[in-house]
Amino acid sequence: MEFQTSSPNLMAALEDHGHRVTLSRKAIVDALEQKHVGFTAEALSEELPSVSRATVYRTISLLLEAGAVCKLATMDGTYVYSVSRLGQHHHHYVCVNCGAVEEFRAAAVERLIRSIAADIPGQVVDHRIELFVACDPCPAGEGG
Amino acid sequence: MEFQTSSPNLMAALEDHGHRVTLSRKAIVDALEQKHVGFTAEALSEELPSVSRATVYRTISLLLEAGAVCKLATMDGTYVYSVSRLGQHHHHYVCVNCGAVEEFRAAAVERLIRSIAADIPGQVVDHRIELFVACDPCPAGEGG
DNA sequence: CTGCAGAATGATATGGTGTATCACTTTCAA
DNA sequence: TTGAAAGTGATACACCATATCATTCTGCAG
Repeated sequence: MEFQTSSPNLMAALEDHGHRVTLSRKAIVDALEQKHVGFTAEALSEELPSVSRATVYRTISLLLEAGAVCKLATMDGTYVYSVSRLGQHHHHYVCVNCGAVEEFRAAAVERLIRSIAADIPGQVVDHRIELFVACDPCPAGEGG
Repeated sequence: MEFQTSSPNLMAALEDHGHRVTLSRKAIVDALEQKHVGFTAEALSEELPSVSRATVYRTISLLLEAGAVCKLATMDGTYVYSVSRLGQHHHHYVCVNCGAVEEFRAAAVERLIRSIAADIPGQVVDHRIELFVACDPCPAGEGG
């Protein structure tokens, strides 16, 4: 099983996709590269008063397209993003107390999906697996 | 592996939870009991012009609390609901073309989750697995 | 059957996240 | 240095979902 590895270079990811370096983007990227917790666009926007809300949303979109962050749909109809450190195909586990989002990849998961796919009518084109955990120690306190 | 079984009695589920029988609720429940496809609150509302939008949302909430329907968060920030025919703990596969939502339950899934949980720091309290399929034959045409 | 307390409804207002618009500013290559 | 194109900010907008509240309905007690 693989977990998260090195820190990404988000600005480089944007440049690789033909986007310019700007002050706003630097501020956003700097904030994100230190984050080891899922974040919402609104929270990031509040954290960076010097950057307009629209730009925060736009930059997150660009990072998504570049594959540098992941987007998770939450049960309250909003999204949580997380900086992608594992790259490629992976899944997430989310702490229900502090909101930390971690990535993992496991061959056993992919084997199981293929096995289930064989039992399902039609063709399985994608899958999504999320684990909800109480991380320990948890910055939010509830776990340690 | 288990799939969906018998049709549920949604009105009875509501009554079991102490809710009254009303014309609006009958209309909603009648529409839902014939559905074998995921539905949105908005679509259901349009399908039932005689019932106010607020009541559609309220009734869906009650059905959720009663465990008679499932709620899935979609990547466009809205929800898709499906009538629960399998009951208890289960997962879903969703057709990316027609939106059909089917339930399944597989012991292998639960075993795998336990196995992964052992490798993850902290305690796994819940999980969510969704498969995205192209169902065949598909009412939307793309699959047959 | 009737009356009534409380549940349920409908119309509408409101909240909150995310997107679109557009005049102005910044970037960066020539 | 310069200018075309990309990016920004302020704000308006769209959308789903929920809250409000006066009115209506349900179903039980009597």
